[in-house]
Amino acid sequence: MPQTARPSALKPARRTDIRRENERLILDAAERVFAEAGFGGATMQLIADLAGLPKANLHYYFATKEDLYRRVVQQIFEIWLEAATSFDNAPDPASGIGAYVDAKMDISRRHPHGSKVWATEVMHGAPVIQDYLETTLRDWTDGRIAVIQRWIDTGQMAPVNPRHLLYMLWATTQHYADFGHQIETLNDGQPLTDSQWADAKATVKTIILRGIGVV
Amino acid sequence: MPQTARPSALKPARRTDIRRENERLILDAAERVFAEAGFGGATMQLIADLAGLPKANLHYYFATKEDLYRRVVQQIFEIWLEAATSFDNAPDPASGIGAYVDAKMDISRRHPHGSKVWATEVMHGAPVIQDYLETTLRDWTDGRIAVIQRWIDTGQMAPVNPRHLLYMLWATTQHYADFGHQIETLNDGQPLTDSQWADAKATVKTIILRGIGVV
DNA sequence: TCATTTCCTGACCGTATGGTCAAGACCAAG
DNA sequence: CTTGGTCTTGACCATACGGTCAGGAAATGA
Repeated sequence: MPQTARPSALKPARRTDIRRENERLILDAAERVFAEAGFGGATMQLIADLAGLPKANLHYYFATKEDLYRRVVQQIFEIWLEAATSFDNAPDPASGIGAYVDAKMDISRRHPHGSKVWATEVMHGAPVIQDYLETTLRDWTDGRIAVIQRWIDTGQMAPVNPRHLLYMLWATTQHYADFGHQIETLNDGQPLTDSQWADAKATVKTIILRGIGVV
Repeated sequence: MPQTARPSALKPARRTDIRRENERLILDAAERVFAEAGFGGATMQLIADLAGLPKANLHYYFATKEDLYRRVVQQIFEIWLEAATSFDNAPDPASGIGAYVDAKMDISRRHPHGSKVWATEVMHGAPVIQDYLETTLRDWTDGRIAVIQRWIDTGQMAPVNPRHLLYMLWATTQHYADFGHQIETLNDGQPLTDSQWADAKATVKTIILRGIGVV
């Protein structure tokens, strides 16, 4: 677990690289620990152990536990924002929403920890990222609602409340990350296989797309 | 906040009632605090303050913080199991699933704290209720999957993976509790009104029911 | 080689927290 | 009134945790 050697191997690691590397090491460990224990349950010592660094070293790169936590949350939010592009420039709801579901399901599979940290943060009243909700997220949401409304107005999909459709998309896709443990338990304790993931994706897409009257 | 007086008012409170009353007081406060701060972030002192009792008194009724937490989680699980009855004896998917969505949306509105505690517990790997997942929840799930499969086999609804349909139902309904803060923020900081809740319910039901080919 | 900056880390500190305890208040029944 | 059980609570304790710091090791550049 300690992994004392820096995992760079070849190059002697330029000065700046050391910083970047260690920050990454710490952020990855922190994401995992925050996801599994919550902010209050996470300890700097545990994060340090998982990162293979002494605790004091964490405080060299991140002043406080809260700073570290904030960075982790921001990270996830940015990943999700990227998936947003699936939505844009889509010629029709079937491809736009379909691609968005695909993208978010993929993120749920590849970044389950991040999703959990975000979920916990929001459940606790978003003490750290309230401003993100009120600015970036709100703007993003308003924009997508406008897109969906246009699709409805031009008769490309059934008239449903765009806002609640968005919430459904978030809920269903993130569920596979946030409740991954429950899903795994109900899958005989085994993680979903590739084909099971494909099945999940297909089912979600089918129901949603048929639900809004495309396909 | 302290609320020193016992809120019983009239009767002199029989011996047993005192116990039941205080346990309720503590459980309600605990549910709220655990939901807002997580297990690690919650403090017995805060719960005590919210319940209007001295901290030592909490330990008279509940031996440890973990005991108290366990009781809170069990409580929610039982409420959800009750909603399960909406599913049973339903003549067709439209009424069965429709009623289930209604029931779970109502629970999300009336017990948002409980839902959050459950969600956090599962996200942290269900350290406390793993056995519930493996027994009661699994049995319940298998039963409903069988019901849905029967509906599919008899041509009453479109063929979709019943398991993932269930996950969608859980995800979409619980989202309104677990991410209530985010939803409220995107609603100009205001809680959803009655009609907004009705709209949410209707949208979810419409999309799901049309998505599975009924209605 | 030397000077300067960056990085590393064991030892330490103050505080907050879960939990304990003993002494007493309250209450019902005999 | 007395007795025995239930309930209440302030004071206390041990521990664990976030954070600090001083001194040293590496790395870089001149």
